Amino acid sequence: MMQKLEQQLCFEVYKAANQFTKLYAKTLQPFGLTYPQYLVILALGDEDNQTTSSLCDRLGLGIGTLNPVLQKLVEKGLLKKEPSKKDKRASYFSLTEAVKKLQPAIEQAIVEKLFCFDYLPTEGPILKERLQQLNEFLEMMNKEETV
Amino acid sequence: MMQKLEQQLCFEVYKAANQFTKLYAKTLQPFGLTYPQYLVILALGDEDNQTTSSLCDRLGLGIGTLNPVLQKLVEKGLLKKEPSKKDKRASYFSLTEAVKKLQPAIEQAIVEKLFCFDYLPTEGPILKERLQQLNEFLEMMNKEETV
DNA sequence: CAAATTTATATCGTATACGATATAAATTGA
DNA sequence: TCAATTTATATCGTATACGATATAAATTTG
Repeated sequence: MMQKLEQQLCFEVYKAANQFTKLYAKTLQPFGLTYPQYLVILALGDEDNQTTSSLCDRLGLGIGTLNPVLQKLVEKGLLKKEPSKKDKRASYFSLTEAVKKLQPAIEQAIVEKLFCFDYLPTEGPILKERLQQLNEFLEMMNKEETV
Repeated sequence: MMQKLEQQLCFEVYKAANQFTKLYAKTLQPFGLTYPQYLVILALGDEDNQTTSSLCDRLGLGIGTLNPVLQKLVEKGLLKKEPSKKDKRASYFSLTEAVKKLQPAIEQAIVEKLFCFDYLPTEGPILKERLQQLNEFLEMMNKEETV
């Protein structure tokens, strides 16, 4: 027998991801940002001046996905792209002053929209830890095939 | 201060969804199916003969997303589309014999790939319940704006 | 050191995913 | 009843997301 849809973990993850993207899209829209674009900014906020491949690793995305996102952010003047001097193939991305000025307002919008309710601050951390374990498992599974 | 990327629940959900999609893509590829296409088949497995809007509700997707998926499944001969007699606007979708014959093999492939390890059978159900709660919260948040 | 391999980025084709808009059919209401 | 609204589906434009392929630069190897 086929497993029922409701019984499947992957389906709950799938729905949650779509819902989160929608919610963030609404919140970030006044800033002209999408959720993946915002993730890039967060990643560079943690550690500025990263290469494309470093950002791919960090966000768990392929270069075919991330490259257009990075290009768009550069066009918008939110990222600066500089060729590496040591490695002529590589480029480094860093946050511009424009986006640094924007960050507090973005954070406030997200806190107001998402974290003003009890649910996420209470349940979020527990769920997050379990999802981290799940992600370790899934990453392992996705690498498995290469062997 | 901007929240660190690792601290964010939404980011873990985002990564998990991408990883799951990749894993299912590999598993379903021999059957010529993508993950969303498989979800449609699962939804109709639970209850056959549903309208487009019913499937949209069930999968949490908009019609702009689901319509092309349904069209492709019909083209492949896996779904049958029939106009409703009572409502000239509506269409009903049901599984063809072709896909019903395929289902056991699909299920076996997924079990072999994903559920042969301890992790998902053990941790899956706990995580799933918490994600269901999260999804209720997120759906509420996404509806909120209409008010 | 030169050939073979690997690495870093770029591009392409396919498939979602979303919101906005369009259209026809059904329903509601004055 | 018949205009106004709602509902069901369809289509369009934008933005991911993936794997495959391409290319140039760096690294490894024989």
